[in-house]
Amino acid sequence: MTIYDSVQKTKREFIPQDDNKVSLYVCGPTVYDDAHLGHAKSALVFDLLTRVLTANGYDVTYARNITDIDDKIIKKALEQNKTIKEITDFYTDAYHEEMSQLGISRPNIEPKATESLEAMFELTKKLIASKHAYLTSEGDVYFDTSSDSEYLSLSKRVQDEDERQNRVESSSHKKNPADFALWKSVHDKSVTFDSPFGAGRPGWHLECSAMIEKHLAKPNMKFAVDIHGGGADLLFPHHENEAAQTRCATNHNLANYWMHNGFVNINGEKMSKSLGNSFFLKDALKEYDGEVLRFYLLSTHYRSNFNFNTQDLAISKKRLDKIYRLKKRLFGIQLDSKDTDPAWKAILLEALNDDMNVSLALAHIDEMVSDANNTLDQPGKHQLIKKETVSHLAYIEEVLGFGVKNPFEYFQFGIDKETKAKIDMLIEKRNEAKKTKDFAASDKIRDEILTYGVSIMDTAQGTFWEKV
RNA sequence: GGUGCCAUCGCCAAGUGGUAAGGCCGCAGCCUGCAAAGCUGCUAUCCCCAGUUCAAAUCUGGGUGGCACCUCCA
Repeated sequence: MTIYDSVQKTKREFIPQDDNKVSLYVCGPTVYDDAHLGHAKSALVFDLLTRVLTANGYDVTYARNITDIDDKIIKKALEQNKTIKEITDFYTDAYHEEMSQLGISRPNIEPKATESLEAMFELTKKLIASKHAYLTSEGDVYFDTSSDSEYLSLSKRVQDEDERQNRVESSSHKKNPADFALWKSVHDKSVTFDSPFGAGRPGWHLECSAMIEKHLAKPNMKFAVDIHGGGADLLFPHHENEAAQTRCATNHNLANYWMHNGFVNINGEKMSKSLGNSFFLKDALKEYDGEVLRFYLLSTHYRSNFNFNTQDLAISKKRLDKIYRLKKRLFGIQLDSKDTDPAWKAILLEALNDDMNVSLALAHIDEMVSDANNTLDQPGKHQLIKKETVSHLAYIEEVLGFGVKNPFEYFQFGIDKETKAKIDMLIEKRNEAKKTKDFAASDKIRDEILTYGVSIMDTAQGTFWEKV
């Protein structure tokens, strides 16, 4: 497969360092607030990546961190008079729950910053010993960017003079304006951690490098991981700094391939905490099945900017509905074997192996669905076609995670039991009216059913209803 | 100001040198008591200008218009 490497800025054939074993590290959330659509996008992109890699026969080890030490967490804990752990546990659980509703599998490893302090100390000690980091009179430890001749090689930035001036003033204890903190000394006892460098807390960039060394890096490899991913905003300074730390503290570079997903915008504007226009996942999940959100957020190429709007979301729902209707049509068909039709597998993987071209894969899926429906509309039993189609749908579930639910339950999203009973009762009444050809009455009942936000469809198998 | 990305049908969106995928909407049909669902058919020459080439949406240069990063951020 080919992957677009956002550092080399070109598509590259993907070749793991160690046979068929792939190591993937992705920057996860800082757990101090509810996850928004951007978090979902990133988690989805790399969930898909692991699925596609696995479909290609790779043995993937996927790590995604949980940042549970951070100034914003501390601030929230103080505000709400709670412990840091209470805050981080709450938002970590919420994150997991919401991501699982999007059909996102848990990574193999989810290291937490609080559980990785030793690894951070190790890395910092190495950097101090090799003169790549220094301790200030105030007790902070900074990475010395001037000691790394390859600094800025990742983001290909040029140090700007104005920027230098500005930063020097704001932080006079730094040797260079671009230097960043590995350890911040803090003297508030309630929120500090002990370290060989004194009480305080780690700098944000440090944890990823440390976790990668601890969990993924293998000796004598040129790169600590095969693939490092995250949101596009992390390239600088976060990933630049991670790469510098690892490069200077170890004998390998951080990653062979870098992947950055594009942003989710709202009304053409970046969704951002400072702009206050975040769209929280938990709110979206009240209105839409998680799989609809999965479909929608994955329907545009992962590197493109994504402009969220409810009209397009509704269109994605329609598209996913079609997959589920076909699944409903084939409900109960058993497969003789789990083997996937190689031709179908090839069609789908060819698209996904090209830097995860989901749009193209979806076009193939739409065609497959139309063809199957067309065949099933013709007279005949179509046993072979039915089984083949069920097998195709199963492969879509496996690789893309679309259509994994019971189709009948999918179409009842958000309808409570009482309403279901009412609808069923009305449908029965309507069918009785239809039997006597009292169409005026049956149409009137249908209008009443429609007021529950559902549509109904008469088929040879009976009358079904769906949430609109 | 520095760096980078993008511009394809009314809307969403693939395609990165060989003559425009797919979806939504719309129109015309089939099916249906009527619908819904499903199916069939129809609908673009790729922001502008210049250049390279037998051939360009795809490459080059210049415009115009969006957006992102440079500060916490997925």
